[in-house]
Amino acid sequence: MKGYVELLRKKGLKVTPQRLEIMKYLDTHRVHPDADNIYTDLKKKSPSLSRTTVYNNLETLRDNGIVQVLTISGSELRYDFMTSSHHHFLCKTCGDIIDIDVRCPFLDEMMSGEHCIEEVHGYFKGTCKACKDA
Amino acid sequence: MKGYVELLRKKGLKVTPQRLEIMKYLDTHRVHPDADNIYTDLKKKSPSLSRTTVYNNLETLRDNGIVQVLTISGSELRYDFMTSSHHHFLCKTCGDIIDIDVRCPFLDEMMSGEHCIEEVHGYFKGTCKACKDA
DNA sequence: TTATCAATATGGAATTATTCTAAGATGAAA
DNA sequence: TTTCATCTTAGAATAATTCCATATTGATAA
Repeated sequence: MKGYVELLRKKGLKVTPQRLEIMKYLDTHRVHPDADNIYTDLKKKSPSLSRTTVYNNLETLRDNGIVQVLTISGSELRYDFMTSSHHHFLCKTCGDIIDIDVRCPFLDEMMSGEHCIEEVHGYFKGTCKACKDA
Repeated sequence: MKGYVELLRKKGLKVTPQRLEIMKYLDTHRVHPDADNIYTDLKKKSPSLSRTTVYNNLETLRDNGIVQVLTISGSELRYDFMTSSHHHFLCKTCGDIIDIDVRCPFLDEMMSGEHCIEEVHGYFKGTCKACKDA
């Protein structure tokens, strides 16, 4: 928990129990949950938690580069604790989002192009190995 | 218009005026419009057009590989007439989505991996040249 | 050409994710 | 320990999309 506090302090953000819980949740549930997953699960332990608080904090954490937002599903936003650069694969059958490690020279080329690039998302969609084999 | 009819016939889809108009719209408005853009513009010429018809057709066209759906914005789906493989850049300032040509060896590697990949989306976000210079 | 029917179109209601609002609570600086 | 900007909260509002029931129509075959 110490790390989360430091991370928030470093960004000049207030340290609140709700914010810490959301960070911890994302850090320990690396399945790219949506806002409702987070709200529903955390609500069990903290019944007074508000849905708006979850949305507000996710936005704040996003603005401060602490979490990343994935638009891969197209129907709801998914959240990912910010780590090293990686891409994502969405299985259209089971809905799981799987991390994909990246080493792509095309990206370096893109980053030095005319536009100022702040985010890079590689989204792959299809059928995952497990669903394919089943 | 002939090409659209053939394309639909080849897929075993019925040729309806609404469907043709939507295809023509996407083919001639390469700015990745959303469903509402398409509905609002086409409604001017065809007042009886239903919003649901637009959504239904976009889904059908998508299912048949005639249009591509972009989830890059995160708030609404954007539609792209299916052409050769390319990626997209979203300017966070003006909201424009710009086509990016691709030649990325990482993609070939991905396609031969363990998952069965049907779609590849490269989304870049930041500030476009025009907004940066302004 | 006409009858038939599955596919398609329509309008409005329903749903779902997200944002807004206004008021109360609280973390952290002084 | 006071102060205040920030944060939290509940509920209302919004916006995109989907659902539903009904009417219409494109394409096939008689």
